[in-house]
Amino acid sequence: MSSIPDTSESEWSLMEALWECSPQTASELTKTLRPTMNWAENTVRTLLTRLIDKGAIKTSENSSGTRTYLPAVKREACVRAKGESFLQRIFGGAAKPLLVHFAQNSKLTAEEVRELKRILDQSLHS
Amino acid sequence: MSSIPDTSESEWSLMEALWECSPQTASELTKTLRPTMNWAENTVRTLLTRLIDKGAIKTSENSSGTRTYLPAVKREACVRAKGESFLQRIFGGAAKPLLVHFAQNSKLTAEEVRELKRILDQSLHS
DNA sequence: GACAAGCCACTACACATGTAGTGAAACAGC
DNA sequence: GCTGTTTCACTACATGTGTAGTGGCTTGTC
Repeated sequence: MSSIPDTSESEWSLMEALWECSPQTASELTKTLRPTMNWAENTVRTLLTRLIDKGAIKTSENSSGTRTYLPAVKREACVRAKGESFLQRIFGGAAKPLLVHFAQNSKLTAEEVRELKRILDQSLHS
Repeated sequence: MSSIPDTSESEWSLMEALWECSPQTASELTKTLRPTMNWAENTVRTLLTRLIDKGAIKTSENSSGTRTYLPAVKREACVRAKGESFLQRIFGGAAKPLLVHFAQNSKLTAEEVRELKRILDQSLHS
């Protein structure tokens, strides 16, 4: 029952890059992230090592001997974990106030509102 | 334009206690939090000092010379900041996917769904 | 086969956070 | 007025995070 590893903010950026496209090598990831993070390659390597220690990613040697990295946990599961943690910390675990908060603090289009109402209805029947 | 200070998890617990009831002295807070956190009083004092440095709370001497603490920022503003940060980090700033996520991952009562739909409608007219 | 270039494991170091301990100052009782 | 209790400022110290630097091993090239 692989519990979801807790990732820091920088680590999350790496995870996003890997969920977006994997496997990637360390230098590929460095290039992928350069526009947003501008990290030195060693920074990327350090974060990769930490993510491996946490069990968030795995590696495999590719044919040429260099290592590639790929997620060990699904993005959806991690998002759920982060969401659950946020829900607990800030809203004491109560989903409705959270939903009210974001509904009120976001400018939604009429189309989005329609779809959200549909999803709310569905949530009652599942 | 007081920007909202960034508070750690432990610090947030203290803030909650103060939003709930303030002003409180350090030893009152220690007692208030004992059931949930079981911190030594010095731990509470350290966190209070850090919160003051961050501008999240203020103090005032009460008549007897001991100090009392109270929030310097409104809970609602802090919740908004935390929410905004979460929204950016995990959902790339898109409110609809966030709302979809929590709508689907929470068990809501029919009553709650009704109210949420009402709020969604209102959000279009404000 | 020595050298440059890439890959990697280790190490480094500052700041944040969780969680206190120590020791001085002030006051309360006897 | 000495002593125990409360309050506080300072200091401490481990772990996590952000952000690299160093130096060894491998491999492709003259």
